Amino acid sequence: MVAAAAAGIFSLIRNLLINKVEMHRELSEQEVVRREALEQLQSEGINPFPYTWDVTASAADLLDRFDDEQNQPDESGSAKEPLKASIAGRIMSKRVMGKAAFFHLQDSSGRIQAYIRRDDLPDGFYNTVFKKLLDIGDLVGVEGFLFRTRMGEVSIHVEKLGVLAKALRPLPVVKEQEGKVYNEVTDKEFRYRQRYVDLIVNPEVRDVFIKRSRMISAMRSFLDERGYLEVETPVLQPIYGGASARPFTTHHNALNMKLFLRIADELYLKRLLVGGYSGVYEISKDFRNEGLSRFHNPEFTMMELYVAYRDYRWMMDLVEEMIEYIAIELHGEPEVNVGDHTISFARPWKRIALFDAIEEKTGRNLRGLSRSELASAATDLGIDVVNEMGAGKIIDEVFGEFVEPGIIQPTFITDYPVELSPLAKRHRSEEGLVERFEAICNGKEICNAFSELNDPVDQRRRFEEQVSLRDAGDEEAMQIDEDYLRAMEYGMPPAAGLGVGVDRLAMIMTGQDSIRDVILFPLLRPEESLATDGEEPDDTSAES
RNA sequence: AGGCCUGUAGCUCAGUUGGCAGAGCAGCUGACUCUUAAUCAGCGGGUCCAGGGUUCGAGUCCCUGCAGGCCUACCA
Repeated sequence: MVAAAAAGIFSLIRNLLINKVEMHRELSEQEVVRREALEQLQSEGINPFPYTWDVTASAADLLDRFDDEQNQPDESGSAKEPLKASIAGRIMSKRVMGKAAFFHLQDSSGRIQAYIRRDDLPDGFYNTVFKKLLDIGDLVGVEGFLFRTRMGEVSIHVEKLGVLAKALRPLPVVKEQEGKVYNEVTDKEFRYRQRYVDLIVNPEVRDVFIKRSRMISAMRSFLDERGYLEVETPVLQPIYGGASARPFTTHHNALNMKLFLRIADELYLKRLLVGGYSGVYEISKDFRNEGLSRFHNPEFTMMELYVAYRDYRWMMDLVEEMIEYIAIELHGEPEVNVGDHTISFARPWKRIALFDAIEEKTGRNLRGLSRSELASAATDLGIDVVNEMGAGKIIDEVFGEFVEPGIIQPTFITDYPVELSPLAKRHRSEEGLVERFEAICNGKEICNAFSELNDPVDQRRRFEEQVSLRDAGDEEAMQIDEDYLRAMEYGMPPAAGLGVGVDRLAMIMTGQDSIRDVILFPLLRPEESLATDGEEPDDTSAES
């Protein structure tokens, strides 16, 4: 009695709190109805938010295991040895026909239909709880046996039904018949902002992220099997480096220090080669303070790998092998359909030097040309050459304009101008170039690698060149990292390094044409209607 | 950053020359014990993104802003 009274008081307080929180926002009719249903469940003695449900099977599992012979009821209406199960999921549809009803239950594996009859359940449960108080979107648990309906759908016959979580907001109801989808939630803003709803109502979206996860697992196990060590290096860095990009800045209060969010992992990973590890990799977020597009999100996932005593030619073999392995793990074959193209990751991939690729497409051999010769060649080709562009930049422009978009099948482009690659080792036989390659696929770079520069004297010179670029106004040029140089002066082994844009690889592997469709929560501007909800209290307003 | 497009009920979308704010689904009431976009009868539901302007009258026309999408330019 005391406990019941206490519970009553608690729920009263809770309701008051709910009302207070909700005062900011006017509830829709459907939300009011659902809150009333919530209260009524409680007054029926049902906890709408219980602690557990004993799940013994998934929907897909049951559909898979169902056997007509075993489960089909005989004349008396009962099956010989019906398959029994307990499942949990979300109500996705509800069709009530008087004293019996069908509904679909969705769990992480898929959907299964449930059949429920008034007379199978305790008195009043069907009419008051199931029919009146449960809605599409609610999470419930079902215990029952499997059977096939007259219309042929394998279903679970409900013997026990439990409320697991009452949904207070109506779920968009997507319907489907013979492959045609009705009222599909397609609004991209809605889908990105409320990804949880997107994942509930668009099963193919859930599949994309499952595939992404499996892709990263495949990558990780591929690297682990070869003995490379997965490590974690700082996200907050006093000096950023390893790529050409503008960083995000932040501040550490206790040390009163400006910090940058990393734009690359490279310089820390190579310190670890100095430290004696022979192969290290990291899969992690990098942050670049630049524009958004269908290929760019400010935070994105990179995999970087460094292997001692190897060079970029060896790394090409590894990349081919790894990406082919991933494609087969995901699709059972090395072919992947992306838009109108079928891309084959089967080894070996085409390999062509950057200058040869340019010559192939433009008919011009840019090898060994001076800055001014390059500028006039590029201008001839219709490229807008400005003063700030160095020789390397001009070559990069020509490549980006005439060659890259046309490369659909995976292709290694090798041997880049030295100015573009301050961390790469000079080419062993060609002046002015470094030993670097990019793998291009579907018109976009999917990875970047080189024979790593391990000569600290040359490395300092390259950094200094970057500084003069920075002084000339290039905001993306690198800073000198003295600690990195110090590490290298202790002796860094020759090494091959690799960076893979995980999101872009995921786009190709899942056939998506926007990076936002492979990132669960892509960056968007804050929502106006939510901006004042749960905002900081007044006393912090003095902070900024 | 520039160009084009979009914003109307919980969801998907109509809305005529500027003339009472609409449909389907979802919701509510009722009927229905094998339905599946269940069906049948009835009912309710709107800050037409926001602010300004023109007009007797604006969802509609004009201006400004906000949010989003697509394309183009830079970074991966």
